[in-house]
This record gives sequence, C-alpha cells and structure tokens, in this order.
Amino acid sequence: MSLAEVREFIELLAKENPNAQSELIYTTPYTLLVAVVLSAQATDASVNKATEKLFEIASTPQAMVALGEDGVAQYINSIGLWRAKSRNVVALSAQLIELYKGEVPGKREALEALPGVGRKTANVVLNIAFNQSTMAVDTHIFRLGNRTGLAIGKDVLAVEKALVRRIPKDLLRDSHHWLILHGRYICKARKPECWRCPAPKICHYPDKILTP
DNA sequence: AACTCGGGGCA
DNA sequence: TGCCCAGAGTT
Repeated sequence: MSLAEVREFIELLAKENPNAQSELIYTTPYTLLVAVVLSAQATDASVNKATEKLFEIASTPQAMVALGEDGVAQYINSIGLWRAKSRNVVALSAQLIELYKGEVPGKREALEALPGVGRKTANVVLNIAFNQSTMAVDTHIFRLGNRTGLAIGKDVLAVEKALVRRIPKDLLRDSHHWLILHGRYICKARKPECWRCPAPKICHYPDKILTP
C-alpha cells in the first residue's frame, strides 16, 4: 500500500465511521486510563456500562483508593478479569497519588510502570490525552495492518512503528477508532465481510470476498 | 513461548 | 454449549 493509498484508506474508514468516539468519551486522562485498563480482553460496550456507574462514584485517584478493591469490584464484576482489574485500578491510583500528585504522567516509562498498564494502554493515553504521535496496536489493528498491507510487521511493535511512520500526522490521533471498528466489524478475524469494506481496491488481502 | 485471568457475546 | 475477546503479568 503506497503512502497515497494509506491516506485514502484511512479517510475512507473515517467516512465509514462518522460517529466513532470510543475512548474520546472519557474526558479526563485519569478516567481514560482506568477505562483502558478495564478494557483488556473485554468488549467496549460492557466496559462503558461499568465505567458509567464507577466514575459517578470515583472519577479521581483519591476517590478510587477510598472506594477500595471490593468497592471497585462491585461496579466491574460484570466484565471479565474483574479481580485483577480491581486490584490494579486501586494500586495504580495509589501510585498516581504517591508519585505524581494524583496526575496521570505523560511519559511512556511512567505509564508502563503502573500496574495493569502495558504498551497498548500507554499508547492510548499518550495519543488521546497527551496528543503524542503513537498508535495503540491491539489484535484487531495488528491483523488489519498485516492483512490489508497498511502496516506489515511480525510483531505488535513493528506494526505500531509502521503505522506511526505511514499514517499522516493529521489523521494519526483519530485513526485508532476507525481502524479498530473496521477490524472488529468488517475486517474480522474469521469471515471478513469484504463486500462491506469501503476500500477493496486499496486492500492487498489476497482472499477478499467481494460478494456476501 | 506458554499460561492465567473471566464474565459476556455470539455462532 | 463452546469458543473467543479493545492485554498484561508471571513463569
């Protein structure tokens, strides 16, 4: 996929998902960070439902620590991995208070040192909350990148670097939403619905299915 | 590299 | 009813 095609591809996906919001609904760096920690191996709808109630009670690290692990668990036990996530969210909040005066740090090393925060989560926060040129690569984006030819790489880091290098800066911040929605609902792992894809001519996937 | 956490969504 | 998931940590 040429660089001109990369831009066209991204713009077509953007047009396809005009209402993409996803992480943007979380208005502070802290609620964004917690929401993304909770989102691991879970669906966005279940996380949004849980965080809506949770953030009513605790939208700051101080309130989260006061709520405690058992309190947090009450709000998030409808999503998977809730024990570990409750533990991580409270521990992470305590560290924010102790090390960063309750603020979310804008540096990768600091973010990834927090419990429950890995490279993908750090990249979402850096991109959305701190407007840095990063890309959060999950399973959907990894598959879509390699399949379509948008970003070829043998591991997540390689795909991330390719995306940051190739996606135009003005599109980088929002492209995460468009890519992940496209990967989730159209460019699916099994039975991709290529006939719904707005960019079959640009895609390099050799096994395209152009009719239902 | 393999294993674990985990309730819910979906075929 | 079984398989898989908007990852991260441990072994």
